[in-house]
Amino acid sequence: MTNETVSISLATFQRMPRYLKFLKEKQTEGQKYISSVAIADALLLNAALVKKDLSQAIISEGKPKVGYSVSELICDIEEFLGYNNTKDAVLVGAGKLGQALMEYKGFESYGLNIIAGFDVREELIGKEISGKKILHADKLASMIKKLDVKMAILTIPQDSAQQTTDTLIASGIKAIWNFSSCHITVPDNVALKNENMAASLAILSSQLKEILKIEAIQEKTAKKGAQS
Amino acid sequence: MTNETVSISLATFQRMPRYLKFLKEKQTEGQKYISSVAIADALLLNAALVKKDLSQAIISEGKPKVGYSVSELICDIEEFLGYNNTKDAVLVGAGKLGQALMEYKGFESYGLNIIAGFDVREELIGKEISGKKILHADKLASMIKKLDVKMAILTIPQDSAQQTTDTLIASGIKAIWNFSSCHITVPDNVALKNENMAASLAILSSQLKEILKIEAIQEKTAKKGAQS
DNA sequence: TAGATTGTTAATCGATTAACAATC
DNA sequence: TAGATTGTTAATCGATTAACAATC
Repeated sequence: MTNETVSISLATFQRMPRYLKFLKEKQTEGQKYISSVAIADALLLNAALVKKDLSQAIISEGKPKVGYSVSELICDIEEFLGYNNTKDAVLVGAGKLGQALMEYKGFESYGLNIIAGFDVREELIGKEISGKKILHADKLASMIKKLDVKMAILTIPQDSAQQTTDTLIASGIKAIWNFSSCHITVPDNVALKNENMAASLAILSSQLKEILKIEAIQEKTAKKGAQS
Repeated sequence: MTNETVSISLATFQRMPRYLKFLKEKQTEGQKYISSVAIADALLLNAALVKKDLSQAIISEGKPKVGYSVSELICDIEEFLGYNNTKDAVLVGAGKLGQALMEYKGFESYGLNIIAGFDVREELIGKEISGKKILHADKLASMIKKLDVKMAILTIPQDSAQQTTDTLIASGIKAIWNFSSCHITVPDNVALKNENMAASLAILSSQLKEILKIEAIQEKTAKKGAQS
């Protein structure tokens, strides 16, 4: 009963923060109710998709003819995304990227609290970033156990990623957000999200290539047209 | 003819860097040929999927019974992903995240060359990160035009993202890699890739929640079992 | 009431997987 | 040759979209 499978698609999840952002804008504008069609139009989505997505996230129901209550939608989506229940996390690898994430204010509103950064580089130990200390990686395992931390952010630059991952999991970490360029593997009972920069860049590059190609063709055609 | 539509799925693109990484490992081990089955097994994918993906990226063909030439595959995938044809990019917003990307060595091998960072904060101007200067945002438009830069990396922290985007596009930028938390819109003839942290975190959080829930149930069941 | 909008069922579309003839 | 592996066609699966009865 309680053990229902979460078969909500990743695509649905990806859209939720966009709904949330748009709804908050509407709330600021003083709007009380909104229809799936209005949301779909604004975000360039299909209205049926919006209805289906929302039906998976919300407890409250929309009212026929009126639409959804903006404030209830916001509450439900924030609950759905776990923004209300703050999760502690450790950050492993406090280089530039790690420090950028440590000082990023936005995470608070997403329900993420980085409790400390960890590194092996002596010159970084003791440094404070936005009130968060950088500690020696030695203390990682004991800290995770003591504070019962379940999430780790991996911002180490190089190939020790898998080894570090294994250590983290052995200490009790159940979710890893991997910003390193290594593809790491984890057991089934650990959640993993890779920030795959190489893939992102590849997609963008290839789209750019295509755009430049089309423009070159158009230019050629335009020239031909002018000549004839 | 030349204007064939690129209908290669995003999913295929996302897998390409993984194939590449694996193939390079195999090359280092001295392996000359590899089958789709071997790749699929290693990366936990379906062999038919691997074959289909590769057929879209490669010029050379695999040999029945033998498999694909590792070195040819690597060449073709790198070409496909545009790693060989280096693209210049400007980076807008040289805070911690921006600096982290500026000093990230990996981009070179992905064919990305950040020529300079730009910011409005006086204390950052003139600073050098891995040999790349941070310049005043004033100079952005003229620099883009002068060097004919087509790609921009957006690492500005706050809400001027859309305005900055518009300026970039007006100067000739055709591809934007957006690390800001704002959802920006661009015309059809500009490529856009959002690094959506909020969405990533939401997915990870919800998976974690599910895992902890399952473990709680298992624990309860185990306790019951011990009692009876 | 008439009309807008919900929630949901059925149809469509696209991506993944299975099956298999071709081939070395 | 026999068997492994390719490239590709057909089947399956899942996500998106369209359609529509229910309802306020």
